[in-house]
Amino acid sequence: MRERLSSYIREKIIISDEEVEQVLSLFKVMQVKKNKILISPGETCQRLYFIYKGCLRIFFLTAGGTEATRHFAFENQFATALVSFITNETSKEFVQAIEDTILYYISQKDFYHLLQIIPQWEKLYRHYLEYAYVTNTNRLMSFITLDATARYRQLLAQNPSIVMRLPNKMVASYLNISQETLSRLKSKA
Amino acid sequence: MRERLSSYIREKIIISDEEVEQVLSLFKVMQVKKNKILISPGETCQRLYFIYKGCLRIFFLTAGGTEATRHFAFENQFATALVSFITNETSKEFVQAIEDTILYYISQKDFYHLLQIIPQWEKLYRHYLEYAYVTNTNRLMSFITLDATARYRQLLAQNPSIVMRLPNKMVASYLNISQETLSRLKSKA
DNA sequence: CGAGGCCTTGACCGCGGTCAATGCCCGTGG
DNA sequence: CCACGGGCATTGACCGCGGTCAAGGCCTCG
Repeated sequence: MRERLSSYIREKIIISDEEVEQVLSLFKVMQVKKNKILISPGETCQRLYFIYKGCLRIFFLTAGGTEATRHFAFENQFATALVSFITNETSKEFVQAIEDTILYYISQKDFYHLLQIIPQWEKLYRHYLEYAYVTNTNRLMSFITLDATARYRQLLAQNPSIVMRLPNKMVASYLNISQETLSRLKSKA
Repeated sequence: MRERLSSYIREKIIISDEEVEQVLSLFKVMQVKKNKILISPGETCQRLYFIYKGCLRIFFLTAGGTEATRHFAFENQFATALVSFITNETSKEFVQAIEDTILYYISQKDFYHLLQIIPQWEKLYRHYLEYAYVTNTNRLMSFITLDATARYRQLLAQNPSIVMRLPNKMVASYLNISQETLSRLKSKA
């Protein structure tokens, strides 16, 4: 059952069996129903999640009250309200399970503890940050350079599972277009 | 002269005198004229820069040929085409000096060497990545939630030096609005 | 002094958002 | 099992933000 998490770790860094055990012992399992909100704005993000099964979504509310989705995370990925996790300030973002989901999680405190006692853990975190940065930057560039149609096509090409697996409403809020526009785009192409 | 760089490092991490010397020995100085391009698309980013005096700008070209500015960096900050530096793939971005600028730089090779021999260097890099991620995310959110007027006001409030110090053209390309729109915004408020 | 950028201002227009009506699917309870 | 209600998707009509194009003025630097 913890196979997934341990092999994820072993893929990224060189680590002894005892250290893996030490790491895994700090993770706990939890099971949440579809639509469950794990973190709300105003709270400080205290946990890092690893998705065993299901899907998490990081989103926030605009001034007008519409949801804007910043990230989707699926099986075998880490996810959290990363800005809050980094800054230790209250989150502006929600973290929500959008399917029935099974998660491992580690507290921020234990996570920072690992950074100190396992040097390689620092490296794993670095890789995660690098990945998050690159993803984020590509997304930023896509908003600047591409119109709604091109953004949709790009998502379809690079990440079809998002379009297939998730309801239109959420795909639209991820592309930062209205549900209506997405509907029109789909019917055309 | 190397004061600035060493005190920057000492602010972020705990490090011995010998180690600081070791780090500094890998940095070289260079002086570049206004408008000089340091990295162009197609090249792989081989260097990390530290700005002693002046200003760098990271930007790229849209399909239409207009410039889109992704980041400005001023005195006492690190800067590079970070995506390329991380992925080791060819850059999509330019790095340009937009004033007469004095820089320290370290090669990517030496930088990665430091990661291996000085554990605290990993931590410094981590902090840099965290900062870059948070900045980037805030920028992403501002594009999603704010219209042109609000983005301009926010920039003016949070980073007035960008608006004051740099030509309109570049401020506009940073806000992702046309020069004309920025001009109209300034004349109104 | 001239030329080339940069900034300003006006006229126009298109992408994509909002609002509204309708249809569809699905879960829930009588 | 069917009826109903609520959320999601579709389609049409309309409109506003901000982009583009163009002309004119100004400043800077060679």
